[in-house]
Amino acid sequence: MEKIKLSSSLEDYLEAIYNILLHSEKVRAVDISRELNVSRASVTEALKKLDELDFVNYGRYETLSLTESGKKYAVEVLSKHNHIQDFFEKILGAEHEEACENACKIEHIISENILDRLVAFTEFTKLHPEKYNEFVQYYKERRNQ
Amino acid sequence: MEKIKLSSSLEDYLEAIYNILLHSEKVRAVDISRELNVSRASVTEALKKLDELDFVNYGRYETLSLTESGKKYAVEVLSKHNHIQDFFEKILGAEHEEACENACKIEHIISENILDRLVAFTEFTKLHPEKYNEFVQYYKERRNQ
DNA sequence: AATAATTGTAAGGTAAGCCTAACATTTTGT
DNA sequence: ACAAAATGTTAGGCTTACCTTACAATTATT
Repeated sequence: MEKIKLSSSLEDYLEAIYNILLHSEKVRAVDISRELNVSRASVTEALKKLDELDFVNYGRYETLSLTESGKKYAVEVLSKHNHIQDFFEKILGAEHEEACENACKIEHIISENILDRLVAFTEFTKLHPEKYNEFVQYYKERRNQ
Repeated sequence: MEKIKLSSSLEDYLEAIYNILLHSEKVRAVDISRELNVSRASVTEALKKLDELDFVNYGRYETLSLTESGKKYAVEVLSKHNHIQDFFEKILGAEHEEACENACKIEHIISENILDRLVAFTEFTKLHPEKYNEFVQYYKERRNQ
């Protein structure tokens, strides 16, 4: 089974749905529209697409939910987001808001491999604040596990 | 005078023109179309827009050139690209190709401030490979100059 | 110089992603 | 229960950025 790559826009919708479900029972189109600053009409349109791709269970005026693959996809995007934001905030020292905004865009386009290296670098940096240049070796060994 | 922010796409066109002019006398639409993997028709369309915005001097069947602001804009984008690529390649140890591809996308969306911090971090890391955590202080001082 | 090949442009089409306005449905308040 | 408010949907439009096809202009070849 091919791994589908969604557009940045649809990834944002999935992510928003997941986030809303973290602190609510239900997701309403209007919640998503507020989260993403788009019209309710745009939300309906996006939900139809996500439903066709089997990432959400959607029906007119019905309760919306994520499918298993929708949940999985959302978690992946969110994980990317958090890793990128963490690097910007904790390593580069950027403000929370700015780190978040940048991560929101980069999460959709960064490659798996570079993200993996970035994560490893952040981890290592946190573990060994005094010397970072053992990182290269660390990364090599980490890859060979 | 407001600083115009071009779309990612138009930034790509400007960048391509600049790059071609680095090793050619003239830029042809077909060169741009090859560099960006788009049709010649799309190039014509983009050139009309860039001409209207006064980033290129363009006229039907005439020699194309960058205006001063076009050149300035292209240099800025290219500089962003190089900084990001440098971090991915030299610090994270990614392959040249992958570093370049990722930089090509991120250059259009990263914020000035985070890029500045990334650049400083890369510089510092190169200067002090043994201890990186003086970076925070370094960055502060660097900002106050 | 005439023809062939290349390059540039115009016209018309497509898809994604957004919008507003109007209408349908559901929920809320009295 | 019923009117008012909120929410969801549809229809129609817009913009960006692509495309293909056909034609125009330029450049290269013989």
